[in-house]
Amino acid sequence: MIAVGVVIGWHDGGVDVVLELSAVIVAVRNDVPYVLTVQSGDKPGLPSGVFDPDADRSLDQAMRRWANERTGLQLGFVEQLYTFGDFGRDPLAARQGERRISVAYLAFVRDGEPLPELDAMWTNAYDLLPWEDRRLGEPELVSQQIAPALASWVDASLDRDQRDGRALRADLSWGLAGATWDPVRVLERYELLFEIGLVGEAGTSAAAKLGTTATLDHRRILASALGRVRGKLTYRPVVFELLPSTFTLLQLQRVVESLVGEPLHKQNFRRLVEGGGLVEGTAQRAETSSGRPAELFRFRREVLRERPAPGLGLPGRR
Amino acid sequence: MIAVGVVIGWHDGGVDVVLELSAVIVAVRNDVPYVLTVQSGDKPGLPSGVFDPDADRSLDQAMRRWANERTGLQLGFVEQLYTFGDFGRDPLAARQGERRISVAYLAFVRDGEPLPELDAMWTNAYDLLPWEDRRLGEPELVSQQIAPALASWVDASLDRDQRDGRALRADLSWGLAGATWDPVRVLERYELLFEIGLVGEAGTSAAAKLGTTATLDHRRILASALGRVRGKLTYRPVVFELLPSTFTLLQLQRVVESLVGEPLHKQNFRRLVEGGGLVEGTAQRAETSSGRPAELFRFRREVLRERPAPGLGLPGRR
DNA sequence: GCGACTTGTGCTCTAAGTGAGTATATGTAA
DNA sequence: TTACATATACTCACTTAGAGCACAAGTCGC
Repeated sequence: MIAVGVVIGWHDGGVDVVLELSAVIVAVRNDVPYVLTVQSGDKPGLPSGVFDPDADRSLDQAMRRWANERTGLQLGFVEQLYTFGDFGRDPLAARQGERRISVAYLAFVRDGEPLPELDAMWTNAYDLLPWEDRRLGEPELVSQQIAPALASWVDASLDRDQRDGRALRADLSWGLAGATWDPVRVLERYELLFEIGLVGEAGTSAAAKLGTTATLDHRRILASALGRVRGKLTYRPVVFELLPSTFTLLQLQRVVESLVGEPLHKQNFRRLVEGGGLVEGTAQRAETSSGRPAELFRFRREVLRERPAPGLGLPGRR
Repeated sequence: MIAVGVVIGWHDGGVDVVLELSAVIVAVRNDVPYVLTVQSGDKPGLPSGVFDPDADRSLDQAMRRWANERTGLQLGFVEQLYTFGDFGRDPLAARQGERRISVAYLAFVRDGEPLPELDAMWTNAYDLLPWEDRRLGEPELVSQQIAPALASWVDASLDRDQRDGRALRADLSWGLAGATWDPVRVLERYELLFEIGLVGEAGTSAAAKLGTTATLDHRRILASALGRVRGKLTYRPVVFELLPSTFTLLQLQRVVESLVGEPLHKQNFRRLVEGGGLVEGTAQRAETSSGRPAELFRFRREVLRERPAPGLGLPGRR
C-alpha cells in the first residue's frame, strides 16, 4: 500500500478517514462581504486541503501557513469554526472509499491585501446566501419563494405534532409569524432550505435553486461562518480586523452592516461605539467627496481592559 | 500492514493521524456540577475513543452511540465543542508515531440517570478547576497562589511591551486591577495557569499544582466546555436539559449558580426567569423540609417563539 | 398555640441603557 | 448663494437591571 498524497486512514473492511482543513476567509470592500473561493469543477468552493501532521504543530498554525502558501494572504483574526464529518458530505471521496473530515476555520483579512494568486477569487458572500442580506429590507426571494415553500412544507406534515414542530422551526429561523429575524441563525436557515430542497446542493433538480450553488457542503460551512461572525461582532471587537487602522464611523458602520445584513441607526451606532470606548478620534479628518468631512477614528485597545465583552452591541435597525 | 484497532493515518516518512472523539458529559446534583471521567493510568480523563467511519453517519451520532455503549447514558443536549490537534497533546501516541486529533463534544444528562457502569465515575468539575467556583467568594487559592504567581510572571517580562501584554492578559482573564471577572473565560485562565506552570499537565514538578491533574489535555477540554456552558446559558435555555421536568425556582437558580460559579440575586433571578416567560407555574408545590413550600415550575417551550435569544441573561451577583 | 426561623414571592426605587427622533454643523457642487 | 449631503449633538420616552424592603407561608422548638 502506497500513500498517494497523504492518505490518512486505513481500516479493515472499511473506509479511510482523511482529515482536511477548510477556510472561510473574509474581507469587506465597498460594503460587500467577500469570501475567498477557488473553482472546483464547475462550482465555487472554499479553499481546503489535507492536513499534514509532519508540517505543523497545531491546526491553527497549519491553517495560517497553508493559507499563506496557497493564496499569499496574511491572515489576521483566525478562529476554528466547526468540524464537519457527515457521511455524504463528500460523495466523490466516498466513492473512493474515503471519509473526509474537515476542520473549518474562519479568518479575516483587511481590505487592501494583495489579491490572491492562482485560481482563487473573491466571491460576494451574498451571492451564495442572498436571503441573508436585508440591508435594503427583506429581499424579494424570501416573500416570493422561501415563505411559500416553507408554508407548503409545514402543510405537508403528517400529523399535528410534526406540523407544530415544522412551523416553529420555520417561524423561528425566518422570523415569521411574529418571531424576530435573528441575524445569527444563518446555519439554521440554510439547513432548512436544504431540507426543503431549495438549494442546489440538495440534489433536487428543481428550477428554484436559490443563490449560487457551491461544491460539497461548502455553503453550509459558509453559513456557519457567517453566523459566527455575526454573533462575535456583538461581544468582541473583531470588526477592526477588517478595517484599516483609521476609519470614519460611517465606514465602520457600513462594514458592520454588511456583515450583519441589516441597516443600523446611525446616531445610536455612533453613541454605542464612542460611548462604549471602542474607538477614539484622531484629530484628522477623512478626505471626502461630498458632505461634511468626517473625523478619522482608531480602535481603542484599552477598551479590553475596561469592559468584559466589548462588542458593538448592535443598536436597533434602521 | 495490518490495522490494529482502527489505524487511521498512514503517511510516508511521517506520523499517522488518528481521529478520536472526546466527551465532556455534564450533570448537576446537589448544586455540584459533575463531569463523567474514566481512570486513565493514575489520572482521571475524559471518555474518548477512536472514530469509526464505518459505524456512524455523522460525528454527532457517533458521539451519542458511543457514549451510550460505553456508559449506558442517554445524552440530552449534545454539541460539538472544538477540535484539538496540537502536536504534543498526546505524547504517548506521539511516541508511537501517531498524531491524535480529537473532536471534543459537550453533552448534558439529567440528574437521576443511572450511574454509568465500567470504570467511569462522576467527578466534581471544581475539583479539576477549583478557581472557577466563586459561589462563596473568591477562593483562597486565587489570592494566595494564583495572584502572586501571575504578578511575578508579569515582573519577569523582558521588556515593556511584553510586560504590558502579560499584565493585560492576567488582568483580563482573572478580573484583576479593576477588570471584571468574566465567568466565560475559563479556557483563557486555564491556559494562563498552564503557561506559568501552576497545573500538573505543564510538566513542572513544582509543589504548587492547582486542582486535580487530568490526563493529556483533558483539563483544557473541560475548560473549553465549562466556558461554553456558561456562555450558552445566557442565550439559550439549555439549563432545562439538566433539570427534571418540574422544579422550583430555587432549584433552577442553584443549578445555574453551580455552573456559572457565582451567586445570583434571588429576586431578580426570579423576575428574569418568570418575566422572560422562560417558565410557567404548575399549580403544585414542592414538598419541603423547612420554610415556605415553593411552587413547581416547568419550562415554557413557547418562549422560543417569542424571544430571539431566550437565556437567563444572568442577574447581577449576590 | 406562639415565637423564632426558613424559604418563597411581590413590589419599589434608582440608575443606566435603548429606540427613535429633532436640530444643527460643515463640507461640496450648481 | 442655494441646494444638497454627510457629520455630529442632544432630547425624550421607555425598558431593563441592580439593589433592597416587606410580607407570606411553611417548619421547629417549647
